[in-house]
Amino acid sequence: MVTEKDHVTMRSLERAIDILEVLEDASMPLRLVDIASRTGLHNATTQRILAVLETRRRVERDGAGYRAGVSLIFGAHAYVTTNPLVAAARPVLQELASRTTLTTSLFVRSGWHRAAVARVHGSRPLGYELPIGAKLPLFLGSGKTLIAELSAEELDAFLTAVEPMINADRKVVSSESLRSDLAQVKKQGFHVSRSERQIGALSISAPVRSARTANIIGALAIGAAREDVPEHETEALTVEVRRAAAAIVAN
Amino acid sequence: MVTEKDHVTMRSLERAIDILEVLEDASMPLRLVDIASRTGLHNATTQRILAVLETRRRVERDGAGYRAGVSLIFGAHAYVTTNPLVAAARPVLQELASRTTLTTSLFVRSGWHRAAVARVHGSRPLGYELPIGAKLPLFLGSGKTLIAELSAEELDAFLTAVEPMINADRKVVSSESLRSDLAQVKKQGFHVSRSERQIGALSISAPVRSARTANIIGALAIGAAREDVPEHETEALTVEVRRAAAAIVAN
DNA sequence: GAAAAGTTTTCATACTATGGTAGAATTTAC
DNA sequence: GTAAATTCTACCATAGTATGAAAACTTTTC
Repeated sequence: MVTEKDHVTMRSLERAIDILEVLEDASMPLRLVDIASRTGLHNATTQRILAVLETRRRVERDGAGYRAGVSLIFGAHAYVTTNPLVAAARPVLQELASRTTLTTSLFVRSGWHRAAVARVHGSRPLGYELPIGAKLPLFLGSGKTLIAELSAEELDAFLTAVEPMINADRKVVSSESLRSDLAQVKKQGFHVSRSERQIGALSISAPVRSARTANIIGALAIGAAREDVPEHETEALTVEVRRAAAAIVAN
Repeated sequence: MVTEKDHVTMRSLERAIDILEVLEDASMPLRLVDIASRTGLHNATTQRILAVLETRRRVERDGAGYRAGVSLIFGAHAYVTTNPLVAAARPVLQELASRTTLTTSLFVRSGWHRAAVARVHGSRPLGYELPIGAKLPLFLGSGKTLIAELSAEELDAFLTAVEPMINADRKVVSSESLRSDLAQVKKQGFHVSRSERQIGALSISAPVRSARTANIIGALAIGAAREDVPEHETEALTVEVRRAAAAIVAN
């Protein structure tokens, strides 16, 4: 008999996490009813869960609605201080930043998104802001490095989950062009992005691999304003980035 | 029968939060049994909750045990980008940092702890690191500014909850000396800390008040190495900090 | 290689989360 | 100003989920 492979489940907890994710994706306060409709939960249920989260400071509220709460900040700190990959990457980011004078970042995948989890600023300041923890797409820039070696099934799942894919120019990225970009990243072992996620920005990234499994577990990237990096320098930078990424050893 | 005044409660969710808090306080991976004993939960229960949290990436694990997971980073980002106090403080931190050349921070209380939630680096680099999101005590440095106006009951609750209070010298802070410090902060409207939490560090902080309730909702602080700030300059800096703190208007 | 320590699975049961409903409270409309 | 929406909170019987004891299984220790 084919029993559905059922992973462990706990409805109330999963629902609470659904609510937190909605709040984490919101850029402004949300009303109870909005949260309820976005999560598909009953109002009463949503309100009860929010009440608990509020007493625990995982959410805050005022007249305008509910927001992410202070105590969430402790979790992020714990992550960056205890994660072995981040620890292994830190000195490498540091060295790469001083060798290139550019800003270096470590990106990690989380579900169908990614975030910068560590960063060292170079002496040449970046024009734009890209804070640690911002939820970024996998189909642009360094994101492609993170999904370059997904299995065919995983990639299909990704493509159906995230459509439409929009870039900095507000143009749609076709799955064909993404697939070919990914193939190239896989073949070359790096990715150069120009104005993909941010107009005027250049980034060069290379995969960080697990020492045990050799799977891609992160992406090391340098970021710069396009005008700061003349075309003929990118190749040398690519070499540096690849070498640095390979120097990071973690599981 | 005396029914406890019961605010809304959800056992499974509260337990999950308990587990997360244990992981957030840990500086190294924790085994299942450790988490179970620290939370007082049954092994099976702990494992089931952790399994759910793991599939949602709120925790990670490897052979060494469980740690905070990547997705926690999104929550912190959401907090700092949506919180009105942080938004209101940001330009003030910026200005104060450039006027004083020192590093400025906004601290917020969470339960019986506090954290820096925003920071602007001054041109004079600090010797030590104090990252955003680190869980810090309320009884040292700028923490005192945050609890200067607690009610007598609240302060008693705090004192019984956090003992013993240890400073950077590994000496115990008596509740008497804390009480007198708090009274002084309340009277003067600022606090000057020397080598309290960090040996060799100086910090000056002033309360940020709610525009509606006038309650203390944050502490604005400047931080420096003690040798960088001659004694006779502290008074002028104190004026600057107080003025800046008063300029932040939020609820 | 045996024992200990740690982790996962199973399962019957108790008790908790659930979602109607109704009533407050707040906001909006007029 | 009052009425009408809209949003939020409280209540409660019931379904169904979370629970923890025990046992199976895995990994580490000695």
